[in-house]
Amino acid sequence: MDQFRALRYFSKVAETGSFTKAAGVFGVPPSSLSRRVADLENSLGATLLKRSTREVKLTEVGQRYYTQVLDILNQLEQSNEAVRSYQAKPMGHLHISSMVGFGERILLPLLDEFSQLYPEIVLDVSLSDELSALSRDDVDLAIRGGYAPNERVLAIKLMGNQFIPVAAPSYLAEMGKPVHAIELKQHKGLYFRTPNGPTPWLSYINAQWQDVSAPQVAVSNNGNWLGDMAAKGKGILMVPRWATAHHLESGKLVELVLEPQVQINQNNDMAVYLLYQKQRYLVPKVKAAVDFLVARVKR
Amino acid sequence: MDQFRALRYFSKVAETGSFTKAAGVFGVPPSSLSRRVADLENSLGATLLKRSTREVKLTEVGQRYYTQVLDILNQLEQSNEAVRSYQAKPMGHLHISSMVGFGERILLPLLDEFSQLYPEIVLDVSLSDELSALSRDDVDLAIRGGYAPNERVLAIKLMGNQFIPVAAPSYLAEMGKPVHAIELKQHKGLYFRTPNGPTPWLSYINAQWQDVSAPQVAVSNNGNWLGDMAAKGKGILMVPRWATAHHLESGKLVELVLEPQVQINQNNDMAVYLLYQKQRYLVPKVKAAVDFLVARVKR
DNA sequence: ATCTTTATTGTTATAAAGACAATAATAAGT
DNA sequence: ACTTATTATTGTCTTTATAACAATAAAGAT
Repeated sequence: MDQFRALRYFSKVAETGSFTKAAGVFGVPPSSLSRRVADLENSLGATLLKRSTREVKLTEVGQRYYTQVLDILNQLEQSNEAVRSYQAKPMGHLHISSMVGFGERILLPLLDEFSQLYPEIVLDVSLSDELSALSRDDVDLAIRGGYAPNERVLAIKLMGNQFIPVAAPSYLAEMGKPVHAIELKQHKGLYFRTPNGPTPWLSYINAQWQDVSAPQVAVSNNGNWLGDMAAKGKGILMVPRWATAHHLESGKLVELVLEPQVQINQNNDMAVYLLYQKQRYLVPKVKAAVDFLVARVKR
Repeated sequence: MDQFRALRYFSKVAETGSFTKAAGVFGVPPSSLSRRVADLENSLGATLLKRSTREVKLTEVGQRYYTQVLDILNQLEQSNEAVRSYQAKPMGHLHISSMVGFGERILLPLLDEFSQLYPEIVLDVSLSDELSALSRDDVDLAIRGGYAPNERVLAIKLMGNQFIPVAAPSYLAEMGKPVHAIELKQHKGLYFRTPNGPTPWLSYINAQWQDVSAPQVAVSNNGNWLGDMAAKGKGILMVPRWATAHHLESGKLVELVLEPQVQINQNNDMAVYLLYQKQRYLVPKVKAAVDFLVARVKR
């Protein structure tokens, strides 16, 4: 017995609720489906479908088996598709989803070059800090601060995402340069608004975590604007190092060295991860993009 | 083409590294495998195996396809097995792994009854606070404080696992009854040792988390002993409500109402979860145990 | 260079699935 | 309550796919 054929028949019957309709989909007579499904039930020793002339419904086992079979068939189809497209040139639509800041600062400039390398790949980039579903075929590649959502997704660490405190020299001249974390409370603060609200500043003082946030001068989910505000001397900003490299180099902002360290999260091992579905690495466009990004960004 | 057969042939050839050996396993001539694998490669448009007369090796695509196919075939086999055993009576070995405290206090007493209900199920219970691998067929059911490790595992919340501070009336008479969390520092503390060390007492005071642990009188990973120590008036203990219900009822221990609340974890939504592999719910012994435990314990 | 092992190919035999018509069952409409 | 229309199943024949077996070709080992 061709079990996969039987499974495809069975699941289509379950989906359409009719042998006739399902048979139409496959272009074979209903009797074929009837026989194959019967074979399947026989080999499993259980009734999967409750049949009547008017409707076909799943039994309890059938229902559970159906959902599992569907998942298995999808996986197989994905694997097959990946192999089929393996030899092809990298081409087609490539949907990338990235965090806003990283996207603007790092990703988009790189993608110009990528586009020249692979002119047949049509890029489709969405920037958002909300975490989108990587499942299904929505997104080929995602760049996120967090880790892999499930075991079918592979996560490659692209770079650290440590937040450092920065301020403009003019600000420090006026307000004084803080040395101990607790002094921050007497300063002015610029804050990212994440989906979970503004991120507080934390410091591990006397064996416990304390909130050392300065009073809020501005809160935004726009990193560029906050960076500019900081450069204008409006306050102190906690920002990923990579997002402010240009301001540090130009001298418009300087890194504050505080004792003890200030963080925006109790665990400091934040990083930027490149996420993609394991199975899809064989797809040329995905492989090309993953390899390209890892080569250019990873360190 | 019978894809299922082709995949089994292919994976066996990949595994044994030989058409002849694989053919032996299936009891068919090697030519059959050769043809089926060739069909498969044809339908995928890619070469999966590098053949020579001496050895057969996987290509790069073949390697990836192989691991995926293996996984898919295993899943299918598990689903089939679950359906096959569906109608059978609940019987056979049932391996349950549970946290120590919950196991002793709640699970084992219940299992006596379960054993009478299903005399043909042989129970195999391991108590450990280390998290064991639920994957493969090691453990049928696990009871843990954490959440589901991956998406193929289903987690049912059995009960809350909120830790409350308790002490003996005699202790409170002698030492005084603390009202504010910060007063705990002047008391005596009994501590669980988890795999991550003793759990500190935390309280959210003045908009920040503070460690309000009392000096250690005793530390142990044995909840019963700690409970007895507390009942003897040796100190204050943070303990899950379910683990100390008998002491609270008998009046040997009383719950301390502190302002602000004291916890052993920053997020207070700890709970006890029943974990099992989704696919295996159809297996009668697993279904029987899950349904039984949910009916008896869940609230 | 020869030998041995092993995958492949050609051909025939066999088993499995499809096609099509006929039948049985059941819910809807009158 | 009876008829009708729909639908799954069963019987039979045809087609297709796979297995069997022998023969051939390729590649490493002696």
